Amino acid sequence: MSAAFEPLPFAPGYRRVAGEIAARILDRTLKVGESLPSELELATQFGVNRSMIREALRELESADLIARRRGTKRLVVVRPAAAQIAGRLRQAFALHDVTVREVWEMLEVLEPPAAQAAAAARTAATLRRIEEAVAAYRAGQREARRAVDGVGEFFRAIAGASGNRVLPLMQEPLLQLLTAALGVLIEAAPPARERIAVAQERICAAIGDGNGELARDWMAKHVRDFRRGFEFCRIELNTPVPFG
Amino acid sequence: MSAAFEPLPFAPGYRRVAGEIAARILDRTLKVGESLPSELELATQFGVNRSMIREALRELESADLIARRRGTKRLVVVRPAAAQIAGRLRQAFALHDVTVREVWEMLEVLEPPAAQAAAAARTAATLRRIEEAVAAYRAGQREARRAVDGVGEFFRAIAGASGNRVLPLMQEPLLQLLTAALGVLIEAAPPARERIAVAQERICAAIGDGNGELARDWMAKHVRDFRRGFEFCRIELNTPVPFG
DNA sequence: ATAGTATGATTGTCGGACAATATGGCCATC
DNA sequence: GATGGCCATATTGTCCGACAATCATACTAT
Repeated sequence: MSAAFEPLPFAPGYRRVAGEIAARILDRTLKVGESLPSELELATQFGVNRSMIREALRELESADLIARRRGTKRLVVVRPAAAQIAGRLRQAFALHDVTVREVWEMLEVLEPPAAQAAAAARTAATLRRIEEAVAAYRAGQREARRAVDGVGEFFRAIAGASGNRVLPLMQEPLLQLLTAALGVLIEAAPPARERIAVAQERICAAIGDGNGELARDWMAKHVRDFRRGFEFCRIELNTPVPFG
Repeated sequence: MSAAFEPLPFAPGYRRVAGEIAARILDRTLKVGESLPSELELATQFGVNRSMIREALRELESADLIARRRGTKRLVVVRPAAAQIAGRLRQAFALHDVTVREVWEMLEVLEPPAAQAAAAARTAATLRRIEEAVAAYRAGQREARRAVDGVGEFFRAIAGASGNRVLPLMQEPLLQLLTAALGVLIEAAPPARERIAVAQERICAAIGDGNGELARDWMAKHVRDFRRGFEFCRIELNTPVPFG
């Protein structure tokens, strides 16, 4: 073992302050929904200048550990939701030049087990959400924009019904990244819309019956079908995903 | 449609500045590795005070879009790596009281297809990394700490070999979260160590042969085996994941 | 070529200041 | 009692100026 010296760990004040506050949030000393003390009070408590506190708060804000309620002044502790996490991941994917194909492959991996789990863990409420998503898709099918949103909501409803709270968090960035490609597909291939509707209905029915295998298989087919649609529309899957 | 008014979108200066810079990074005007202008220069360019620039920089730093090279002063543009993303996600999972079981279920979903993809997309370099990981695990098997690290590196090598750059990013937080539980398992059930070694070797061999189905099946068995280990050791899977 | 030194640039931290706005209490009106 | 107007105060957003510590660089001496 080479005994190369590690660089001395030193963090500037704003980082240490942010770390302290973050630790209090993570260990639940500061509960979600509570509001933080004012900047001035924090400054006196930590014995530092207000500027430093403000820099620390910006870090925490960007980490989605604190946020401002709309139109209010004080910062409150929040827990990062799927949408926020997704935004961060989307940025990372974009900077890594991840391609549409790679994102799609992940969905091919995630969605069938998600549907299966949803069939097993379904409740009246989650099932209704799925049914509503399916109905909403049918209703908005005509308009490309609404159709794309409907597809997203369908997948979200499935993930939400799976009973696994990690799944929605991991799925969300993928969905966000695909909306652009999906929009092109749905715009260019009208027959796809009907196929999507049918597949959604089958999956929904299978989940309603608690038939996990069937739901999984239909979902696998559904996702594969999307990919064929991409190829049919000559959507180049190897292009980097957009960062919009 | 109810026509409830949206709140007027207004962002304080530091947020707008951060947004501007982030946009420049995402559209590659500022390339990865480049260093940002000094705070003073940014302040004059944006026509605002240095304090505001600093707050914006803290946001970007926390978003892992910029970072300081170790021991240096200037901030450079970086692209968030798996480890950074993982930390953020770990925080989120912890705050959502995600359980070990949920994390483990996600690995059960992700890993078998990952192994299959690795068998299909393997290269000399990626295969070597897997082989080295397997060898390192065997070598360090005795010591619980090194064994846990070895398991993590094995999974990372697989994901890296899959040719899908999304996979490592999604897998990393799961691995980080499981190290605690894995440590307990490996400490408590010595025979598990040998089983892990054997499974790793089988999977590695299957990937080396380009046999995707075999790799997938062995990986599925491997992951399931972990879960049995958890149950055998009476590790309560429904406890929230730690936030270490 | 390497080590030391001087110089300038940049960051980390501080203090104070002020305008704009949210908060909360008080009062009048219905 | 609920509602809306009004005011004092607290808090945030933004600015300015300052200074020590540290990094980058050029220059010098060995």
